[in-house]
Amino acid sequence: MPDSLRNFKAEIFQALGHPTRIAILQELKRGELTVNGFVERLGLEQANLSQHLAVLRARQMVVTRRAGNQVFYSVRDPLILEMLDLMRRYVVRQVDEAVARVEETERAEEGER
Amino acid sequence: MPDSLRNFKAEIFQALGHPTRIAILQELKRGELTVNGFVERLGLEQANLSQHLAVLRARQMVVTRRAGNQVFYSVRDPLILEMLDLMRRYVVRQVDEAVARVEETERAEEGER
DNA sequence: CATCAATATAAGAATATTCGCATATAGTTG
DNA sequence: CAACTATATGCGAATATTCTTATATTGATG
Repeated sequence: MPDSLRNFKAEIFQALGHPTRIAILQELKRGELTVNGFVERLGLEQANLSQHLAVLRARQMVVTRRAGNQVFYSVRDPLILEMLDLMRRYVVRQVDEAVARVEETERAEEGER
Repeated sequence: MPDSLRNFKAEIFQALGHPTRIAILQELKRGELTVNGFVERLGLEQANLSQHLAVLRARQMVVTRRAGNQVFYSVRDPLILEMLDLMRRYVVRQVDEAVARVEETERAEEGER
């Protein structure tokens, strides 16, 4: 694979690699939202949210629509949301496996006595 | 969603957010590989690769198997590889759209003359 | 136009990531 | 055990990310 493509992929993954930006995208699953909307839903500083939104904008992961005073954000390509869904499946599986390992250990310790 | 889950997701995404680690995982699609294998395939420093592998190990995204002198790495959960596939689809779509936009612009400029 | 509300940007401090180089560890073999 | 091979780790410098605070920009409204 060409380096440039790999760098591009890495930039997208990296943009996804922050809890606040994940929260932003999850809110956008429900539809578009203004910056103030994010502030209210997530309880974070406006400037901070603007900066995280700027990261997503720079990578064209979100698009904006201006309506008077406000700016509505939405996800540009739903594949981004699919990435989040896939990650959710991954997390669920990891947690399940971790629980299973703990239970296995407990059974083993039970047998020890 | 609980914060801890979001942080966990962010950590995985962040681990995916480096070109070298993407390259490592892509190599692992073909099967397990030793550190020296990565060095040869990717042409990077051994220490550097070990460090990137340590990042993937810390997040349990890869597992190791020791055979004598060598350590074989492999992907722990194939869902990680699905993430890469999904990202590939995303990149292809973005490139296609970008090309389409350029062509559209060219048509518009053609009409201008 | 003065003011207000919504959003974006700038600047600096704190922290984290990445890389190169040196060195440590573990297993192998003579 | 000495030498060798494969891999991991420690450390410092360079760079990047993140947050907070202050300020700039943009559109709306009296």
